[in-house]
Amino acid sequence: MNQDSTESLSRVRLLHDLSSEAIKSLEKRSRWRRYSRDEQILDRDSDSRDVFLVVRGSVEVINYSLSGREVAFGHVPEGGYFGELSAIDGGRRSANIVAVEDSLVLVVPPDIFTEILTDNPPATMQVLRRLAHIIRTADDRIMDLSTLKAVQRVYVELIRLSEPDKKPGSALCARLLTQRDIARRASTSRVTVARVLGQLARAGIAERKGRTLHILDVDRLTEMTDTFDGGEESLR
Amino acid sequence: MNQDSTESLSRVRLLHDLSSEAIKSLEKRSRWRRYSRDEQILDRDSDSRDVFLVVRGSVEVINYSLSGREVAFGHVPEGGYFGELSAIDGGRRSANIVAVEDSLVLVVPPDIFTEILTDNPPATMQVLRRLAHIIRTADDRIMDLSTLKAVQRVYVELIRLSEPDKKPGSALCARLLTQRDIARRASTSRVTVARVLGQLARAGIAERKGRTLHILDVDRLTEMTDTFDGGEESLR
DNA sequence: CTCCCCCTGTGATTTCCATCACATGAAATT
DNA sequence: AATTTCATGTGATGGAAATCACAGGGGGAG
Repeated sequence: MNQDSTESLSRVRLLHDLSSEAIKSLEKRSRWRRYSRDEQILDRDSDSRDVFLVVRGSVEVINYSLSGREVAFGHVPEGGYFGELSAIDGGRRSANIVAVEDSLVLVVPPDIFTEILTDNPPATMQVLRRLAHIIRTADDRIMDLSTLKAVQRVYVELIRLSEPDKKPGSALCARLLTQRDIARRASTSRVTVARVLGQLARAGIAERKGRTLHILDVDRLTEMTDTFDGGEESLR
Repeated sequence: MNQDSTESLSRVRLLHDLSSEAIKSLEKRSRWRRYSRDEQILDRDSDSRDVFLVVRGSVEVINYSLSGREVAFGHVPEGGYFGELSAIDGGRRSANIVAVEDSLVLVVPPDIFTEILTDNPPATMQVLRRLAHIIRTADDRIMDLSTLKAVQRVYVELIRLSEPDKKPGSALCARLLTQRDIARRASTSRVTVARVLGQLARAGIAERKGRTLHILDVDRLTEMTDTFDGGEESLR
């Protein structure tokens, strides 16, 4: 596996610019872990400071409130990494991490991580850009939470989840998340998501067939995102 | 002023570890700007990529929704800086910046900023830690917005604004913000803040005299932050 | 000093949506 | 095939807070 693993590690964004020797040495001082679907990889209360490279699979960043409410913070795809914050500032973990699918992860001790940064300016820039991106996303979310109604946040989420379709003006989302997952991301309740989906279908703006969602009029939906009320149907 | 300015610049966190020659060279290639209280320093729609060092005074980071709602994102004190995001990733500006008091600012062009980073690893680490801190703060805020009621968000804001007092269990906030400002930070309406303040006073948990707020029972207030209802008075 | 502006307190009304409560359906387990 | 478990639709209800509305107060500008 060793030849192979260097190859897959170089596909992790953080290590993109590293020599294969550097990667081998990194690998030697880290440890591999496998996780299966829905398994928790990292607990918010853990006091480790390791950085996790997602070599295969993908994971979800999620948090729970005291009252049991779940809030989704993001998604780390194959080739991404997580846990940098604690490695950088030595602080507590900020969220729980759960495997979305069976995943293979390289666990890098914090000092090795900082060593990588000091030795590889391009890697550092990569991290800077990544953090910048996280901040922008978080800021947008704060803005949404502060100024939009729950219903509109669902609209936004649906748009975000779907990709432009062949027919212009329409978009498509194969493998739509469950209502519960959408609710987690939009910070609302599952019932609200259900109602929105229903209303959009009745209004002819979107339609569901099994796990795929077809947004017929993206522009319309985008408008409804910032107008003060949704239009005809009172969505109650 | 030149001797003097190098001195004050070295107090800016970003430049802490720079030699005074480096600082002088930086200053030569940047420009000074003065802003008076409430003046806008940077517009969200600006397409500059400069980084701003706050040498004297302090500024607020703020955004407006289409519907006119204001959302406060943070505060940059004397010795801080802002605008790094765009310099790092070349992206759009993410917020508006307003001077809270008369301020003196050094405007650093983006390439000079990146030059500082590449030449000074400690400065880079400083930026990394700063971004990490911003992310943690933003995540907390998202959590608050997703799981707390408006009233409770005001509680946490009040706690955040005040500092431990001589008498244990009590805290104090001299120069309390206006209700409007508190509302901006807690993402709620001014009226709600007013009612909370009133209720807390009546419950004997906090009292206002002019611009100072005395929190008599911090622990109690902290509890009320995560319990599902506030207790005796129905606050309506 | 006086005027005006902006901060403050409080009532009344209305909108929004979380929560509760089921019923149906689809998928997985036995 | 039978049973359990999870995803989905929809009604009804209550509570929280935004919004509207207005009255008094304090501080700065002229």
